[in-house]
Amino acid sequence: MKKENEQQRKIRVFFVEDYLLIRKSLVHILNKAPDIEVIKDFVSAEQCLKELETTQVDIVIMDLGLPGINGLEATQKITKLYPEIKVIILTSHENENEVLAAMSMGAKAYCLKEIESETLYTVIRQIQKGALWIHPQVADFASKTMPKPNSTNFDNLYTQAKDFDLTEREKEVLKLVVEGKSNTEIAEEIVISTHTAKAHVGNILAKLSVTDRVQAAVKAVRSGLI
Amino acid sequence: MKKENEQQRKIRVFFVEDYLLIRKSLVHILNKAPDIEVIKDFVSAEQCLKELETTQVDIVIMDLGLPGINGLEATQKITKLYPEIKVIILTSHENENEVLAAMSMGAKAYCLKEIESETLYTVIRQIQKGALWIHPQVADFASKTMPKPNSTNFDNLYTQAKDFDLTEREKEVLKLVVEGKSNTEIAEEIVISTHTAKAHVGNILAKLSVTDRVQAAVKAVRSGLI
DNA sequence: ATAAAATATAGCCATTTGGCTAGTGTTAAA
DNA sequence: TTTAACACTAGCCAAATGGCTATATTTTAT
Repeated sequence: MKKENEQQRKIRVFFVEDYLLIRKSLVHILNKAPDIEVIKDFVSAEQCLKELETTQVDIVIMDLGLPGINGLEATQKITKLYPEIKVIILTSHENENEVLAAMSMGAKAYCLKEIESETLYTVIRQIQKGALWIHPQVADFASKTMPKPNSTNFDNLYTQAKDFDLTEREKEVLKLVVEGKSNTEIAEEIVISTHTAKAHVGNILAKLSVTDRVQAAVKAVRSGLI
Repeated sequence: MKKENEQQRKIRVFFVEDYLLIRKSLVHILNKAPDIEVIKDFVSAEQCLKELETTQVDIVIMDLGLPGINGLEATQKITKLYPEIKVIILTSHENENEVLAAMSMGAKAYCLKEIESETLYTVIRQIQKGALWIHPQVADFASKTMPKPNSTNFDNLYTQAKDFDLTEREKEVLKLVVEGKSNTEIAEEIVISTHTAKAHVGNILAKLSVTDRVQAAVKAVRSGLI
C-alpha cells in the first residue's frame, strides 16, 4: 500500500546546531541516508522556528546548548505549535535532568553525539514511525521517572527535575552549602538556629539522593541548579 | 622545486575527538580536501599517543575536553616528544585560559568549531608550512598575553590557569573528593592510610586556597579541573 | 475545615573533618 | 652531592557533620 509514499518520499528534516563545522558535517552525514533529507539547517532555534511557519518537515533535530532560545525551550515551542513534528535531541549532554527535561518538553528522542551514524538513521526512521528513543547511556534515569505518558504529570518534570523538589528555603541553604559554608555559618547568614540549618541540609541531602554536602554541592553545580 | 613532494604528498593528519558521530563526520569533511589525509582518528589522546610511536604524521588535530588525558596535556606531550608534529586545537571552548594554555603547551593553531571547512583546510595548509593560527573570535585575548615567544614565561600559564599546581596524586584525590568520598573511602580506594588521605586533602585545600572540601569540590568542577 | 507541606527548634551520638606537628623513603633537579 | 619536592604515615584535638527522633508554628492545598 502506498508504495511510493512510504518508500520514496524522504523524511524531511530540519537541523539546528550552532557550530558551523559540526552542522555542515552532520548535514552531510545525514544526507548520505537515501531516505533522509535535510531540507535546511540552522544556527539558532529562532531561525528554525521562523522557517517552520512556512516549511513542512517531519523531524527537527536539535542541539541543546544553543545561543538565544535554547534547545529545550525550542522543543517545547515546536511540539506545542506543530504537534505532528517530531523533535530529536542530538547533544553531548549526559545530564540526567536534561534528558528528563527534553522528553517532558515533548522531544521524541534523545541522542548523544556518541551515536553511530547508522544508528542515527535508524532512530530517525523509528521516530518517523512514532517511536520514542533514548540513548542507552542515559536511558536508565529516564525510565525511572517516566511512568505516565499523560501530559499533565509531564509538565512538572522539568521543574521537578531541575529543582529536586527543593523548597525556597532549601535552595537558599543549598546555595550557601555550595559556597562551602558550615552549618553554623549558614545559620548566622539566614538567621536561624544551627539545628534548623542542619535539618535543612539533611533534607537537601535526602532530596538530592546524596549522603554528604560535597555531593550535594557538586550535584547542584553540575545540574546548573546553583 | 620538488613539485611532486609539495603538491602530491598529502598532509598526514591524526584526529582526536571523543564523540563518534562528530569524529566520523569531521574525518569525512577533512578527507574531502585533496591534499589532506586523515590517517587515523582516535577517541582518546592516549590512543593517539600510542599510535604516534609507530606512525609518522604531520599534524594532530585535537579536541579539548577529552576523557582521560585531556587535550592540553596531550598537546604538551606531543610537542615535547615529537617537536616536528604540529598540533591543531579544534574545540568549542572560547575560554581565554584554554587558548593561552593550549598555545603555551605548544599548539600551533586554535580553531573554534565555528570554523568553515574551507578555512580549516587553509589553516591546516598554513600550519603545515609552519604558521601559527588563532581563531579570530579568541585572538584578541591571546595577542594580549602572548608577547614573548620564549617558553619560560609561557609554561606557567597552564598551571596557573587550570592546575593550581596540584600533583598527580592530589588530582587523583581531588577527583574522589568531588565524588563525595570521605577520607577513609579515599584511603581505601587508592590504598593509602587515612592519614595520607587527610594530608593530601589538606594540601589540596591549601593549593586551591579554600578552607573545606566542599569549596574544593565546587572550585574543581567550576574550573573544569574535574 | 482538615490534612499536608514547609519552616523552625532541640538534643543525642558516632564519625568525620581540618589544622598541627613530626617523621620516613623516593625521586628529580641544582 | 645536596637540596627540594613528592608520597606516605602518625597522633592529637576542637569543631563540624549527618543520622535520628521529637515538637511546634505557619502556610498552603483540598
